[in-house]
Amino acid sequence: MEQTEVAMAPRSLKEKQRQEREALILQVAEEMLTEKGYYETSIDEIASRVGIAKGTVYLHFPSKEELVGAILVRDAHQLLEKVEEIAVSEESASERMEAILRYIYGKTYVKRMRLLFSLANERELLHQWKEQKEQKLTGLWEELSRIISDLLEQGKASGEFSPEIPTPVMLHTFFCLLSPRSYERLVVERKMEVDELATYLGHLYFKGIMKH
Amino acid sequence: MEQTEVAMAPRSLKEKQRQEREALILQVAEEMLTEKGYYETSIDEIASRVGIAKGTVYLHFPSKEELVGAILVRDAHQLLEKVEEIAVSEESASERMEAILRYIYGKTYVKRMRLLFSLANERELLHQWKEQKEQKLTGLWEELSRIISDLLEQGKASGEFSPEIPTPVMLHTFFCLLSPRSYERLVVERKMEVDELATYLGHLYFKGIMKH
Amino acid sequence: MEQTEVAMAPRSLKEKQRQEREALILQVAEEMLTEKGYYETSIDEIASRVGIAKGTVYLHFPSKEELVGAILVRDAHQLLEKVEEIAVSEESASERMEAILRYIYGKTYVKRMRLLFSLANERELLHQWKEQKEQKLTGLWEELSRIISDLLEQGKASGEFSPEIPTPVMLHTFFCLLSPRSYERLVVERKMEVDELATYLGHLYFKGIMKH
Amino acid sequence: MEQTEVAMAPRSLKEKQRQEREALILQVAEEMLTEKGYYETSIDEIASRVGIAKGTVYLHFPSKEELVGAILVRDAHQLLEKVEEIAVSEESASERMEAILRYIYGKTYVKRMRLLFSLANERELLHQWKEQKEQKLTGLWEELSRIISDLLEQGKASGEFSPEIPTPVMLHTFFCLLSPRSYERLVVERKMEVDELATYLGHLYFKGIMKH
DNA sequence: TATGAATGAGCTTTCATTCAT
DNA sequence: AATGAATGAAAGCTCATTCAT
Repeated sequence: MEQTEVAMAPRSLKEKQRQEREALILQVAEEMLTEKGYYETSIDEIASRVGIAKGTVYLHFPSKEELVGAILVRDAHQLLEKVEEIAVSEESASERMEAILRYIYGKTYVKRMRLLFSLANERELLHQWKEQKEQKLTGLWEELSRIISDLLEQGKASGEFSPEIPTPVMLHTFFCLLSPRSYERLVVERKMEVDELATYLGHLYFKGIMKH
Repeated sequence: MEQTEVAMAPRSLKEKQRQEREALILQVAEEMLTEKGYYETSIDEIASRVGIAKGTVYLHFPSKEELVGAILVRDAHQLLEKVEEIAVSEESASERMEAILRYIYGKTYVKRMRLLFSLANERELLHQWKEQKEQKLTGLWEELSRIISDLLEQGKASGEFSPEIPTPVMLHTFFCLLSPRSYERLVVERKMEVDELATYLGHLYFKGIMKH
Repeated sequence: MEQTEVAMAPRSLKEKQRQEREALILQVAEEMLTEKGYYETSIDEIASRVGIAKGTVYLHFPSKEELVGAILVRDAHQLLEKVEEIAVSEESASERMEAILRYIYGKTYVKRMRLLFSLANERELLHQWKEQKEQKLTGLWEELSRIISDLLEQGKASGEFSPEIPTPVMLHTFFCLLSPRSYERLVVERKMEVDELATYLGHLYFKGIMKH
Repeated sequence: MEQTEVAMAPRSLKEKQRQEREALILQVAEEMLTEKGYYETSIDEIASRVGIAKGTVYLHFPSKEELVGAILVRDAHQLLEKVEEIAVSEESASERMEAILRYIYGKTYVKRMRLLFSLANERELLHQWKEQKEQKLTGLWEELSRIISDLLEQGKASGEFSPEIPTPVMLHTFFCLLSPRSYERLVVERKMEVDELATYLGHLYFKGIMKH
């Protein structure tokens, strides 16, 4: 009975605390990864910033790789959810694409997205993960790609987008726009508003893929 | 006559061998960095792949950082040279931009370029280097940016490119197209020809930045 | 009552064990330094003689230099404490000097003192330490010198010691009897002529070994 | 014939150059050892300061240890020669002792002597050398000790020196005035009680610094 | 003979991971 | 469950020594 009741919910105060701490670990680790990258981020410092012992991190995640994997999966999930939501809306393909672009460049998630795009592409990590069991992440990426590809093809079908450019190239280019490296130069160094940036990128990209 | 010829050439057999070895170290290191990234590449393994002892690497490069720095500087130099050459040619701005794009996506250098764009943007490495003396690399990047910005503004002046999109955004987007991460998906996984890819990217980008 | 007792004592079993281990590391390191000197003593061997892993040493001391520094500071502290105690006693200056001499040559501490005098004078180590923060050690040495100088001058004032020999020379000679290299202090730092020094040392030594 | 002629002299120009270079190596090495100590002095830097290749050093000395040994033997030889010369002169024992003291503290050789006394007493080096074949150095030291001991006993016999202080203690104290670690000789090798030693040192030292 | 490139054992140090408490 | 001391593999780097030229 009691079991059933709380099936999805925390089983107890303890369990709730556990989940809160796990969330905190993920948040702190995410910040540090964003700041310093994978190899400069140590479990030790994550733990001490969270205010727990190093060993406790291992009660939540079996390894550093899994911890980072969990962050990426979580972020990819969040992204995918929003993208799916946008993808099924009533607007035109290009409007939906632009909404996705704006979401990713949105103030709240831009950092998170940058991490996602950054780490998710690190060859060495991906390599190890493929051989392990981190196919969840790969799966999420594939689904994301599929959704956006669908969107692009809907756009082609509706005559919005040019049929001459292969969908995978459009997809690649779209991801390129999101890729975070040179984002720094514009937003961080040149103090450009992310909003403004998203507008320009949209202009450029959509003019690029439009039929005429 | 002969003198002049020799002036630039290795002074002796020893020197020639030395340079060959150094080139080999650079090549192997470059491959490994491309394959596994900075932190997963150890001096020990570089040496053993080259077939020399660990210490020998240090006869050529005073530290791992300097070795990697040398690779990046070399690649950036090569890129910059070619880009400068293209930039002063007689063609239109968009033709010159496309030539640059094709050069970077050219069969011979695409891997090298990917490494360059990949490592040159790693936050932690750049950070350390900036505080040291690796401003050579930063300098090269800045020069590259300047040349391409000039090219873009020439294009704006000549009416080829849209004046509505800020030059830095165009620059950023251009670098995004070169950024290597998702290149894999198209060329490696989907077996698309790099040539073909370059053509499509060009279409997309130039249509994107064109005036109409 | 009990509280007061406990106040200074280790807070727990863990802490006690930690302190015991640290003491053991210090002891083993001290032995090895005495046996083989700074450069022939490796952290690896210290650890294996203590029966712990290399990394554990680094839980107690952040570097080899700091470990050795800690030993020297500890020994210098111990020496200074005892010397201060002797220096304020009621006896004559020469009795107090002799007590200090006897303490240093005492069975229990003679090895420790030798290490102290030996390492504390190694040019290369001192050099590095001075530029860092190991001024604690230098400070202890200066205080020791000051106390003994005071003692010597009290002896001069009371007519026990010859006023003809400069106090720094007496101090140097005293340290010489204990160990070797305080020559620096007179000739290098105080710009005393070696000639002059030789004269004073001659006075002292030959009066010392003369029949009357 | 020719052989006999040049038996002691350089065989040729080449041989002369060889000897000059060897002398230069010894000189440079001596300077560096004095400046920076054994472990901070590298063969590489010695060679480059001399202006020869590293390998060339090894044509003269089979190892770093042997090179340093050669310096010490040379210096000890020089010291011994002078001391023997002084020891057989016509003056009183105390005058001869003082002459020796003055020689060692003489402007020309004080640095050299310090090195001699310093390195010759480094435990780790001596240890290795004893087990090897560097008994030449040990032999020289023993002879030096013998000569000075003779001198001291002559002084005792002539009534100049106190018969109450054992000759080895006088010797040790004399060496102490020059440098540091001959303590070993009395306590470790001769099994003198440290207590006893302290008493004698006290006698000597305090008589030395006393007013009358 | 003289060279100096090459070697590789050995060092200090870091940090993900384990496990007794 | 939570801890954090302990571990030890692995890294970057140095330098005495060797040896082909």
